[in-house]
Amino acid sequence: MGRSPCCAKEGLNRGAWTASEDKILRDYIKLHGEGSWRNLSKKAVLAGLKRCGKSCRLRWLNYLRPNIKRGNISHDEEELIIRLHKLLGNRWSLIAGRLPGRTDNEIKNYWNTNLCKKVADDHCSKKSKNKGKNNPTIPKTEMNESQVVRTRAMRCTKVFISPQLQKTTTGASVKPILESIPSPFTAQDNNPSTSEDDDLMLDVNMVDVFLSDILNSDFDAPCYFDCSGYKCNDLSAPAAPDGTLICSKDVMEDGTVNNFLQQNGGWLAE
DNA sequence: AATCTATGCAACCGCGTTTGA
DNA sequence: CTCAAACGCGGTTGCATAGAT
Repeated sequence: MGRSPCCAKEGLNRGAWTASEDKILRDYIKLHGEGSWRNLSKKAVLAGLKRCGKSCRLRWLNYLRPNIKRGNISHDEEELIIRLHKLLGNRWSLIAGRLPGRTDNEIKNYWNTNLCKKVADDHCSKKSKNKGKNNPTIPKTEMNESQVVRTRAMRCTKVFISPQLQKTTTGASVKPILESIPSPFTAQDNNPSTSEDDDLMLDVNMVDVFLSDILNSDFDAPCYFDCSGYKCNDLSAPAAPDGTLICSKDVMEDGTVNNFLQQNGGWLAE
């Protein structure tokens, strides 16, 4: 539905960008601002830039945008990417969102060329330590054990939370997460889906609120997102009505926040 | 020096989602 | 409500370069 022919259009340039094309695009965006890429490309043609909107957008976001960092990914950034990937899978744009100045494309490339192997090697060395046997490659079956179950380009916009917010697995009283989430994220009285008997289904920007809390937390520290009431201790059981389980088994086994979510049946849903 | 192979990265492609008429 | 256009994302490709033979 509605897919545009884009670069296939005749007369538009493709391939590597030249310095003069960069200049035209930079000047144009400086003058008119970014966004409306299709219109931008139409107007930019008049300025001598024969590129489709899609191509302009990509070039701007990945290369020309101000404050963009290029290369020299630090050790800290690398660590963060690994952690985020473990948590989020191949959602490069989300990962890039946590690394100021980095683009999803750069992180994706960096992962595929460096970290992918590195993580695989670590995985192997851990396994070989356990088994006392060096295994150069990860068997397919093991790869499948650690996977993020999701459809492509899924966005998490809602979190389901049981009304029984005061209980934890240990019975300790915990400050409900809702108290710490400012309006408009708290349930509204006039919302028919949030009566006392119903589950609270909050429209939450996961990146800014919930996910942000998770990512900012120490993964080894306990973190209470009380979602009791939905038991899904068995990984084979579907975590959510649509079968979405956001975290990998590896992560869940690490005693992380996701472990908590798993034990308490919380889920992140589309 | 010439050729082959591996690697890194920019750019493209195709699909799902969002938006607006 | 429907549909087309536009947007945004992740996967993939292809080129340039470095290193090995």
